[in-house]
Amino acid sequence: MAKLDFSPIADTTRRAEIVALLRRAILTGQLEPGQKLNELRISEQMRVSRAPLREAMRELVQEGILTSIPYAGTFVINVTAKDIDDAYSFNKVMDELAIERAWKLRDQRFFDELDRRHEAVKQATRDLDTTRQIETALQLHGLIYEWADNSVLLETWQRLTSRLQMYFALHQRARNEPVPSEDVHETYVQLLKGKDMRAAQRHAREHIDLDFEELLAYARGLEKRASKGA
Amino acid sequence: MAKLDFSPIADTTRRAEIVALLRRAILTGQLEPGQKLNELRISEQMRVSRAPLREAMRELVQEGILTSIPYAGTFVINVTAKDIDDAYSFNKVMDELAIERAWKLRDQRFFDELDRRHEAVKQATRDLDTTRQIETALQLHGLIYEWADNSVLLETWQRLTSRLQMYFALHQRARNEPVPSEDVHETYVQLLKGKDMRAAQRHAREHIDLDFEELLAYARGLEKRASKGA
DNA sequence: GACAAGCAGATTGTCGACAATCTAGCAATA
DNA sequence: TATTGCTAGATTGTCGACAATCTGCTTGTC
Repeated sequence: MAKLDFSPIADTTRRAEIVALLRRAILTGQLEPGQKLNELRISEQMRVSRAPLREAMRELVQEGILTSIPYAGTFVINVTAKDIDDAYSFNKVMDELAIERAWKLRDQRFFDELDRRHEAVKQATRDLDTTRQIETALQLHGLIYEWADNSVLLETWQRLTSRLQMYFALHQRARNEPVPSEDVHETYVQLLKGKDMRAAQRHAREHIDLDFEELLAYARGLEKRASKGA
Repeated sequence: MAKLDFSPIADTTRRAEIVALLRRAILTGQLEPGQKLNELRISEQMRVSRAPLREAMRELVQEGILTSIPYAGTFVINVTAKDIDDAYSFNKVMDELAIERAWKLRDQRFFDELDRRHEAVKQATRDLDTTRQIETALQLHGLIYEWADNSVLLETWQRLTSRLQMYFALHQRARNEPVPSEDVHETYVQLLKGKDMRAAQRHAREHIDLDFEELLAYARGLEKRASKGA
């Protein structure tokens, strides 16, 4: 019998599709932070009943990008400067851990996948598709987590990714200018292919810090304006 | 006006209560790993309709203690030795981070709370209430996370806690013997009150390793038996 | 005018029923 | 016998309607 691996067929519940739709809307910024999600309106737009929609919303609440107040509504989470700060300082430590764990497990498949994802980022950059650029950059970054062979670490990263993507999208939309076309990931990829683990860890930390400072400054500006307006 | 902090009143939705009930049943081992949750049967037992029950189950799926297969059912997660291993090796790193972050923020309230939670563990031990002993021990341990002033770190810990509690409960039920009455947390508490952060980190790591090895051995035994039976 | 009470509309939470899907068992066929 | 097709029962997914709750406005009272 020929050896052939079939991948599981896709979930075909409405709920799963709704989750994907809503997540995308939030992560791309179509649904803004703090915005309320009206169940009736959304269910009518999607042509589904409220039951699967509500179940989908529960999932996203647990995923950390929605928040729910009983009898008041479900809202896109608000982003504070501290949230961003917390996420990033946590991410730094996780990155070091992931690189350490993945380091010995790197193989040809790892390097191939690394190149593939790097290429995807470059393609999105050429296309000036900022949403996809953020998405692919996070996927490139996520490879070390997938290779670290620790389910909890990977799961934690995936949870965090949602929020990181949301933060970046927010930032991109705000400054509303073309993305730097230089390839900021080149060094990162090269270091992951090299022999110096410490150097890779150090670069991951510093590389992240760059965008982070910018993002944080933006969020602080937002809060300042908000408190002045209130 | 007198300064008085009111805590938010409890969620009064059926959903929230169902979540609490189900979580408790899973974490205490009343619902065993791999077991299927029949929606109709549970909803009848709880005297609620399936809608809030299903929403509650979605939350627990995202929380990581249930798993769902479309049109097949929702099941309590299966616990493999690798899952336990992953959780613990991740937890070690998180612990070091939490202690580091919380260290400078320790104050009188921290020490008081530390003693209070330590006392709760001792009380549960005296009562021979194994479930509560596990619960309080994890709460004692969680204090450093609450004090670390990082929302992502805390949230990650809380997610992990569910599974740790489940693993321990499983183990306790399996060996079915009285819990050691000696106070294994004394040194931990003393170190957290002291001046040597590195020592505290080291102890947290080693202290965890103890129970961990036992738990892991048990899980490996389970898997061996399972593969032999199949 | 300030303030409390109460009503109306909108929205969320919950329910019972129906539709879609899966599973196990049996019959039919080669 | 092994395999396929079918059917009945059970279970999950989805729907539309009703109940509970909140919010803002109006009204009445001082």
